[in-house]
Amino acid sequence: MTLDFDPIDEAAANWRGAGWAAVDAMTAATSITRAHQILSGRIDAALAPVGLNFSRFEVLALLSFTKEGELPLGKVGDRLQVHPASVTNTVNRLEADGLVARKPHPTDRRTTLAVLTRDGRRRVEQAAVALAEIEFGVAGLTGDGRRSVDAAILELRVAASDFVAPPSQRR
Amino acid sequence: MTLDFDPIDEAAANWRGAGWAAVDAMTAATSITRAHQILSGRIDAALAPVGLNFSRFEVLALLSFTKEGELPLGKVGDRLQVHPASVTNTVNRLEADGLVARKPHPTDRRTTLAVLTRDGRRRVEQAAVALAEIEFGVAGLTGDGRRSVDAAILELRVAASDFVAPPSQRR
DNA sequence: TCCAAATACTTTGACGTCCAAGTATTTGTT
DNA sequence: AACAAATACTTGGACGTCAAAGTATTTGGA
Repeated sequence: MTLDFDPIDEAAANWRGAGWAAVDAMTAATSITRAHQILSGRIDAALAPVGLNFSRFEVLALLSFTKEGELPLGKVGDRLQVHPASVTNTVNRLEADGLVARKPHPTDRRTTLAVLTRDGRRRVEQAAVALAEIEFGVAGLTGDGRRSVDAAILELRVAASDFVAPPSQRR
Repeated sequence: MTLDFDPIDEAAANWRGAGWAAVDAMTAATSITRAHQILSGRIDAALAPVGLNFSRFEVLALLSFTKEGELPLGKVGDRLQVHPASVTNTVNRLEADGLVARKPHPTDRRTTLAVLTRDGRRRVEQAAVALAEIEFGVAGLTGDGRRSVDAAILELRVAASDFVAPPSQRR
């Protein structure tokens, strides 16, 4: 499974050989993609014993940060930057597991609230511990590495208008 | 759609507030995940007019780098680090579009070769141009940013045993 | 030589993501 | 007040990913 060469290096050499443009952009994009694969594999592996995956965890965590442990589904999608249909899907599964309940919004009947159940709250705490133990998959990245990734990607996100206001101080 | 605050900052503050550990690991992981979302959206958007998506493009590009324009399916999976079933699926679709053909291996009858067709070669050239035009989605990342992402992620990949031999010089 | 183990690929099934379309409800404008 | 437009969510369909199981073929020992 493990290769005896760096596939990204290899790809860069191939691109140059073919005379294709933007080689360094390609390596940056490929690096990020590969990093995502690695992290996502590690994170889901750490969450599996807890009975969650990352999307489900994200929803539970978000709810756990609110005063009442509840949020309209639309807000969940906005915060997590995922499609409404994905939220519906994820909440369906969390609901089937009894970790979240749907509740009508008190004043707007279009809106549905996702509410964290007691089980859900217990589960998300376990998951947070499990994720902290593996350092969110970024074990292997030093403090400097983490900071430079944060900074560089912030640059990318700002350029992509990922959000509007200037970011507050990042550490 | 666009938020008026940085969701990653927000998440970090929430984690600290909840007393959860490994906050900076969490932000690094979240940054990488979000960067991947952004890149993958931009890349697929750039490839759509060409009639490809990123996985299909990767397969075509890999084939185009070989002498004969052909490679066993297993090798494709190894190089691109994707599951054999995904290779089968992708090659099926490329084959349906006439961009690739399957051919039996000359000596090992277990093995199937994917062969780039003339259409496939033309298509991958168009795609490479389209991707170079959008700088693989990393427009917004300066040269420094790209280098620091590459370096940090290399660190991560090495720690993850993504490949064995020490990498050659990365630019 | 023979046969268990390894290898190569495909199939099936569980999930996740998005888009597009459909339903219900609320808003904003005339 | 009336109604078109916006908003909120769900549904159904297309694809992508992986895991596990199945088939075919080759390898490597006994």
